[in-house]
Amino acid sequence: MVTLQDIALAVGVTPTTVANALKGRGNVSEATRQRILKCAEELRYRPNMLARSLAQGKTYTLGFLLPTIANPFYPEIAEAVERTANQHGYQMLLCNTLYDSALGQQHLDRLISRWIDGVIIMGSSMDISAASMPFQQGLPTVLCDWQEDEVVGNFPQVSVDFRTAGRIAAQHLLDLGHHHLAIIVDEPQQTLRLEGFCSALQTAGLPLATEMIEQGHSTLESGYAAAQRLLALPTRPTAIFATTDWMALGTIEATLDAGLQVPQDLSVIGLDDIAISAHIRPPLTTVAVPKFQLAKEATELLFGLIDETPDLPLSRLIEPTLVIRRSTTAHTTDD
Amino acid sequence: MVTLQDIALAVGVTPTTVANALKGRGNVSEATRQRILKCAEELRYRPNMLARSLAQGKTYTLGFLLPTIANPFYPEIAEAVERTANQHGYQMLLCNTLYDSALGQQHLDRLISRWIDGVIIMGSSMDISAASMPFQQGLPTVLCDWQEDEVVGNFPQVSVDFRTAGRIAAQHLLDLGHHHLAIIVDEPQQTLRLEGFCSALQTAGLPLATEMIEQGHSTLESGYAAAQRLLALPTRPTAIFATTDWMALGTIEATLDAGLQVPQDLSVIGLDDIAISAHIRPPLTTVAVPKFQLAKEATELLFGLIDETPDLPLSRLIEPTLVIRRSTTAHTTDD
DNA sequence: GTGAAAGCGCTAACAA
DNA sequence: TTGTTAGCGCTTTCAC
Repeated sequence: MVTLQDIALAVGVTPTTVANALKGRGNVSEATRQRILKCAEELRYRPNMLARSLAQGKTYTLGFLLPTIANPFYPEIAEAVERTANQHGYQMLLCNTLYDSALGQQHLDRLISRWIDGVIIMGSSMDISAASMPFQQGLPTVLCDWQEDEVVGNFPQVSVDFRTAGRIAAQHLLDLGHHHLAIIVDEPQQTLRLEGFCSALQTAGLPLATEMIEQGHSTLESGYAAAQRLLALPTRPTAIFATTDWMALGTIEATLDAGLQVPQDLSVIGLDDIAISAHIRPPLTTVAVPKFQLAKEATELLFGLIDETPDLPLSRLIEPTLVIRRSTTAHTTDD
Repeated sequence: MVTLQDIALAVGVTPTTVANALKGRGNVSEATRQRILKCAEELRYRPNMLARSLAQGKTYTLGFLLPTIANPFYPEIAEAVERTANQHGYQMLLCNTLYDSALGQQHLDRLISRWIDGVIIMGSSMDISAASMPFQQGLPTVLCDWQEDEVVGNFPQVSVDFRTAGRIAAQHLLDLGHHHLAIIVDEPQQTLRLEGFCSALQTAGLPLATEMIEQGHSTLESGYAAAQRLLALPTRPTAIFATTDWMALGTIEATLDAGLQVPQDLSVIGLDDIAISAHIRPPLTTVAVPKFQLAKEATELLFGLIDETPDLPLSRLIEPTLVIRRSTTAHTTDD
């Protein structure tokens, strides 16, 4: 590796001058600057970021923690974060916690050892106490896509109004005339969605029975299994709200495998609006989370913290929207 | 940040001794070791990786370049790579090139400036000349999922036998009695798949007509559009090979939107076996790429290079396998 | 067993 | 305009 020294020696000046020349700082004569630039070019000089970071205390690196990039909710977000980071001259360390707080802790420890400039932690990656550690260490930290009231301290965060999301889902199904509703939810991480859903039903005078609440685990397969259980009920629901699209896809598959039609025999509504949802049969009705906005605002907030921008609003809540496709329909038959 | 110095001062020894104690090197008395460990604990000492890396010339970091993590082929691979890296004490910088060689170059430059220990570059991320740069710089580099004969030098690589994959797809359709075949392919990156497909048809005495070759661009939408063009042909094909599952999903969607049935009116076969493919209607028949194996072997090869393991086989070719689901069926009608 | 000293490659403050 | 100096926090070698 060629260093500033090497260039300095070759050109016959000191490392400082070389540094100044390369950085374009004013105080170098045009003549020597040219000689230096030429020499750096020829020797294929590459600044050593490690040394620079050590000297400056800045690494131009950020960490991004999520449960698993294999869950199709995350890739678009990760790409957007990385792209934005890149535009700021940053690169991104990607960390899958695999829903394991201890692994998440380990990742955070390593990230801090690396002196990263900031970190974004997605909800479900780890529990809040683990996630609050970097914050306490003074590391710029943004929580993204957490349940807004799970975050007790006023940690910087960008989240989705999941209570409203649950309410929107319920209201859509109610508007379609459904009375027998069920929900597949990954508790306790998604309690807010459940709450919103229940409260809307309550208001409509149709409180949700306990057996109509099934537990999922963020995978398509768990959605499939939960749906099977719901469909086997004596009085089966006419509509199911799966609190993630990924589970909703499993729900649809289970329904079709049971010889039923979606939406004729069962309406299904998801939450997220992942890419594939628009392209399956039937296209999935869902409560869309603006993923790009989520990523953008989280990254901007993080850079705001890193740059110590004054008067930064530390908490942002993003509103979900209903996307009606063809997996839900009006309930018509006897009831 | 608390440093070795701080602990040394607190305990009343020198930084060297502290370092030795923490590293468990033999030459520290049990008494002082305990004092040091206790103190480090209390002061919440965290080693500064930057300083260590600068001193050792090793960063415990690797780079992973891919076109875009938003393409559902990559997340599982990325997760497997990161997980393996993690087990070796490494973390992973994720870089989306967005199919742009210049952006890929920039990423590589930055990675090299960071003194990363190694890099894995996925096919389609950038052109081979850009990808060969880190290799020439002496950086341990593994190409993953490239067209095997695109890689002229003997760069370390782990790839899929795409020619065979194309052949398998053709043979499956031929075995089902199809005579009117078409292919949707993203050239020139996927030429090998096309070649394999064509050669099998040639052998069967059914050479592929030019109009039966449609260009896609790695997106579901491009598969949709390409399929539309094929279905509008005077004699439309009875079976389509889409060279990625993602495009195959678009193909199925276009077919259904055209009022046709899959597989009754059109058989569709993909390549990749992404997670969703098993769960759509109809479940997609595809030539499966062992993604986990791909990731594992690429990462192992990379660590082999980093550790300078002797007698390392530098090139590995992975065989794809046929997964028959329900998007293909025998061709029965008049022909 | 413990310590002193030099060095990794760069930046930053100050001097000439 | 250029150079000197010190220092970022750690590792490593060698001396005590």
